Amino acid sequence: MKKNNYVDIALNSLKSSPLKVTKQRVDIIKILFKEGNNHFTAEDVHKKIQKLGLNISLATVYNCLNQFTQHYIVKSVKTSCNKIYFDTNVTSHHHFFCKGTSNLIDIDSKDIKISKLPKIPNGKKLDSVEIIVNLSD
Amino acid sequence: MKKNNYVDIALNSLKSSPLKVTKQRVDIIKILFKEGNNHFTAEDVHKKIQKLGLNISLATVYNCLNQFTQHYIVKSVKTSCNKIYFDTNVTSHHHFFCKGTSNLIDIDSKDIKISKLPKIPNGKKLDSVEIIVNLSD
DNA sequence: TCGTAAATTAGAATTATTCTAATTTAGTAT
DNA sequence: ATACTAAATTAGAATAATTCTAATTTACGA
Repeated sequence: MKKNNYVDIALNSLKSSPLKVTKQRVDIIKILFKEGNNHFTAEDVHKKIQKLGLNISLATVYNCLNQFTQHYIVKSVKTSCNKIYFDTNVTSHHHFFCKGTSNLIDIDSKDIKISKLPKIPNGKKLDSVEIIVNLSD
Repeated sequence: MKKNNYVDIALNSLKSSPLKVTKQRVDIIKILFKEGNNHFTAEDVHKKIQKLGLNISLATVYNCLNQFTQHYIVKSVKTSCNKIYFDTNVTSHHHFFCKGTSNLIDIDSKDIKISKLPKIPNGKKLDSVEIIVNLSD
């Protein structure tokens, strides 16, 4: 039986972060990384927790996801629907967002290219570039 | 005294849309387009209304901004803060978003260029491409 | 094993936005 | 002009996503 590298890698990130390794955090990481690259809202994660019979409060789910984001274990994505999605793919990449199904899909970095970027306004620095390709059915 | 073309153009859009020309809609358009291209949250608009001593309910501000969006009088933009911004520039363009100041700035179309777009997943069609260049101080 | 800072929790609070249902109004037809 | 009707406005309640609060529990280094 092959072990799940995504889960293991994420658990190692957790261990080498300053965050404490709690039962809740380990459970949440197992849910998030079970199927490799994936996208979840906090509510999605909470529902999975309940379906598994685990008992982790929604506040903890939010706390964990926010902490994970700060420590680069996951990454957060804002879409044109008003929810935060958490992405297990922390490499630099972009997304399709299907408004009909509220579905977020990774775009492979080699499939999208920006050939010109505007110069950054004085006194500011570049934080990140996010491209969302919105789809309809 | 030169008249404000932005306001007039927007008022003409309103007149030629199926929307009724109400006092509230005219007032809101005057506020939105007063200074040409600009970005507002519903709350921003509502505060300006109150400062002018006008009396338009927040619900109406939301209703109007949503109707205006549907009829291409304004355009809505989602940022990484959880608010909808309404943009008086309805042409296709992108944005800087400064997380520190929650400030949204238009990027001139000639200053940004995507040279490669991914192919659209089967059964879906392209709705729009939104680029947000996030800035920090 | 102890001590302490960090984490968890339930539930309240907050924020942005939409909904409800009653009232008013714009603009068309008479 | 006047009346009619669908659309617009409104206050306030409702909703949805997220964060906060403050009490309790836990991880883990000393």
